Amino acid sequence: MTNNEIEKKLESKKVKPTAMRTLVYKALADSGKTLSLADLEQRFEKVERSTIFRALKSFEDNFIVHTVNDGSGSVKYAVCDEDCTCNIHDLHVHFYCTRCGRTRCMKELPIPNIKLPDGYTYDNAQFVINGVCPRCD
Amino acid sequence: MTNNEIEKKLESKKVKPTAMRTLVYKALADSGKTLSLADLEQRFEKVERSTIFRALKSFEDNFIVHTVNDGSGSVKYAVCDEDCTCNIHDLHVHFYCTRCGRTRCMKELPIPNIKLPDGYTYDNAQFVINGVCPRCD
DNA sequence: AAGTTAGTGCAACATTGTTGCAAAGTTTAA
DNA sequence: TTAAACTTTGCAACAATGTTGCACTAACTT
Repeated sequence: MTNNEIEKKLESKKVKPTAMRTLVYKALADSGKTLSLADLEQRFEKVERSTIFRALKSFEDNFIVHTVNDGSGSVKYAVCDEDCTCNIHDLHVHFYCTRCGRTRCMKELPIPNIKLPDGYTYDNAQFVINGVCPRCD
Repeated sequence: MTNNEIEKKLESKKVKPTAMRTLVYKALADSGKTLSLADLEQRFEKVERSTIFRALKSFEDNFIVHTVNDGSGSVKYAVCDEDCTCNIHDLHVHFYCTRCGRTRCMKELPIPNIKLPDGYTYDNAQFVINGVCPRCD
């Protein structure tokens, strides 16, 4: 993804595309994976944790990335699809490989619809499947 | 739940029922909720965090309690059902109330079956729904 | 009763996520 | 074009969480 495309993307979501933000987004998008804050820190040794953290937060707040809580102890981030609004219908299953620790967006597997008992509202969900990925098997 | 019942329960799962473990189990069972390590610490001000932690770990390893990763930042624990072996078929949805921070086991809602792409194995899963509970609505 | 094993408390620690503040950079508007 | 206003970044610090090593104590074994 070119810097230009990234800048447009960020602008379209009302996030000012600063140099740092563009770099962080690029790293995440190019990785094609979910990355934790620590993962990203390693890719930019010179950049402050808090800067990356705040970039990710602004992305998250503006539906540019979504987070996954895979139980590994650190939150992971992944770029959203083009038209994602991070609402229930855009959510997909994530797969956490207990062997390599990698977490993958299963975009082809939407989170199934659940009928909650009366009185509960449904805003959001996380569905993480643990197992072993083809790579590790 | 009486101490006697708890001791039997723990023994049946091959965990020696020490005084501390019995207390921790009782607190968790009696609460009828999911509790974090910090929650339990508060209930036993005199007891070491690590002791409670290790009690919970031994419970978890022996399928006496299960953990929930509700995204709140701390893992929560809940007692398993009588016959639970914590395998896929015993898993249920958890509900995290974004208002009060409480997490509830929805035992009546089993985790739906998902057909993963070839090459992936399915050991375990976490399905947490975020919303507002009747109490907070 | 002595020896072995298991459990507990204490202290310390790494990691994660987060914030306040000041410096640097960017935008606005005179 | 320069000053003022605002935003972003880096630094430092911090709390919370989860976790471990070690020594002491309790419990079990023979």
